[in-house]
Amino acid sequence: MSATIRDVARALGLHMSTVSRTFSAPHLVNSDTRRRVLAMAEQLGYRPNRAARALVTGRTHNLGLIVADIANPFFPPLVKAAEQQAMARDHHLFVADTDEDPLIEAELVQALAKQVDGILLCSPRMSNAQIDRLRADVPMVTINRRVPGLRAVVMDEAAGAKAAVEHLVGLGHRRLALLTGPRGSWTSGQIRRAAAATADRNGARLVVFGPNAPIADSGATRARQVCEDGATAVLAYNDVMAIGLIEGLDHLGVRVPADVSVVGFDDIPASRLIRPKLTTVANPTASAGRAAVDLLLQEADGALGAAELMLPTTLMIRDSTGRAAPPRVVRPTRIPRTLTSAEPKE
Amino acid sequence: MSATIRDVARALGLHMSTVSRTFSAPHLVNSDTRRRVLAMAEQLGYRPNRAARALVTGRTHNLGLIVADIANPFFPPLVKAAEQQAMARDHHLFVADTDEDPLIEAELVQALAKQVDGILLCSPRMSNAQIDRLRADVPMVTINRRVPGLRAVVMDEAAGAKAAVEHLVGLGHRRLALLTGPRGSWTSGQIRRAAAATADRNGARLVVFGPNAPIADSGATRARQVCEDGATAVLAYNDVMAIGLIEGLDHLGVRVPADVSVVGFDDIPASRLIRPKLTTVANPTASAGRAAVDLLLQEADGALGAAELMLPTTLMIRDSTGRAAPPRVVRPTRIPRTLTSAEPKE
DNA sequence: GTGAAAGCGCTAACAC
DNA sequence: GTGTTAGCGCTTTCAC
Repeated sequence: MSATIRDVARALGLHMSTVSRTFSAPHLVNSDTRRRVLAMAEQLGYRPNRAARALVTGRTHNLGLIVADIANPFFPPLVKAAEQQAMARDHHLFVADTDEDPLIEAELVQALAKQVDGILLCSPRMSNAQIDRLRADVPMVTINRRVPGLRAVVMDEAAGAKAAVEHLVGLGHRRLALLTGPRGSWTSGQIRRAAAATADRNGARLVVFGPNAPIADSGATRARQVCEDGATAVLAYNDVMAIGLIEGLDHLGVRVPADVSVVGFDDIPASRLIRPKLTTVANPTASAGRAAVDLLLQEADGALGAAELMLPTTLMIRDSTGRAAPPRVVRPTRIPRTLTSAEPKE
Repeated sequence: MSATIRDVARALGLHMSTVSRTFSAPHLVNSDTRRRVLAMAEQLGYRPNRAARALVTGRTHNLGLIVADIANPFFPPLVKAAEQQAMARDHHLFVADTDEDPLIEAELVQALAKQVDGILLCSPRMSNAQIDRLRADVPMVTINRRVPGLRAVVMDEAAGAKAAVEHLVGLGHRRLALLTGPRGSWTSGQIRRAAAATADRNGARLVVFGPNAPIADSGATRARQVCEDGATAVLAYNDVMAIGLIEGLDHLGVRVPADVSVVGFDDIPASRLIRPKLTTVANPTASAGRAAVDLLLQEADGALGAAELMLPTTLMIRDSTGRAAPPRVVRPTRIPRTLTSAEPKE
């Protein structure tokens, strides 16, 4: 096994506690002693065992990050930013993936609780009550969700939805469709409410399709329904679904944006790759990841500070939105396979 | 603070060790006692503290996963699969990102060494010597890299490169270009050697441009050089670069595949989104992630088993490759901005 | 089948 | 400024 504090102490004829202090409170140790300890530690390859330290200090210097699906392109930039911020603040990060399952989510929080100083809940699918029960076990901060009593980092997707609907109405659209996100998504509710209110205020009608798994197939699957409904513009819960929708519409021979306009959320890199380039609400995910780590550390320290951080979103107008066409009836040329079908109401 | 083994024991008038055994060696405990302990643990919300357990058993039930860049779309499916496999085998996963920096990589290994049972090194950029030095600190398994003495999961990108070059030669291409990956990438070397050998064997010439940061801008930046060189087909180290290259060529007014054919590696989702759809060598990254966890746990257990797993790759022929056009001179219409420029040799 | 005791690597009073 | 001591939560001999 590798060297311990005791090995270093013995090699120097010092007591363990002096060596310990050299690492945990260097100013309390004679500068010459300190130098010798450091040198010997270096030579022996000694590194403090954080887990052992945690046992007595109560601080693990680890954080947990729980996301719904790492493979969803929305998350990697957030995970990366959180990891780097944690690192910069001398903490390591456990990353876990729930596959959109609230049960796994709750289990994960409990499993990690003892080995971390706090947990970042990213777009959690649990109920408020469940989250509230877990609060006793470990400090938590949510991202993309507001839970009473918890600090949170949220992105102003409501403002994004409002801007998107106004953009669409300005282009003459009067019948809009919204593809919502998965059951339990707080963001989806925010978008829905804001979109509905804005449509209402502008004399447009908003038809809601959902819940949907936040994957491309959901978009593809909904393409036909949206057309049959007669909507001339569609808001999708995220870019991945929006891209799936554009492909689904393409299969049906429906042109974007000539026949139907499409707006997504997130501004993932792929949204600039698809043709037409996707009009979308950009989310500052990296900033959110960094800010959430700061908030969590604050929480873990029992320090004061902001209870909530609201980050602005930006509507990126690109090529998937255009002037409204007169309503038309669609004759499907090819019906896309349904890989995932969700219940048709939320 | 939350309940400990001692609380449970006291509440039941038992000794700590009996409670301990209930969780770590249940068969050694009277089935009735066991039931009472479990019930009381449930009631008190007791959960074993893994860090404390690790201190005595030497097994943390944690693993580390170190990747070059989580935001690179190659990695998320691998991270996800590794995380789920680790979970399934009752281990948690630290995930860290090195930003392609070998120094950070080495530092990370040392920092995590004490809190994990092993580390997965994913496409490491360190030298063999550095990795070898770290072996003493913690069990490691590499992915996408062969290091003497370490177990590894590698994907047969050499076979992929060979298939790609043969495909290109079959289409009449005789002057090929290769955009290599970053310095320190083992995979890049494998691709290069296989591509060069295959070109050679087929009377074609392979010109090498590199090293390149594995990002889209590298591809965009190389577009002009590749054209000026006169190559009619290009192999890019990964899909992200290939996509950047296609966009760069587009800016130059060079048509893909009419003027220049492009092949990538990885088969990321975006490769099917870009037009023309990208011909690429698909890598089984999810399988690699799962297999690597198994190998690492084997290594940590000191168990026997495969020293190396070679996973097959598949050439996906799509729309970015076509028959060779006669060489032509390019008059740049617009020179793409250089965001990242790397040294022109490896 | 259960209890007693020692100790994993480290820190945190408290002496001196 | 350094040594002494106790103990964080747990497992693991060894008795009985």
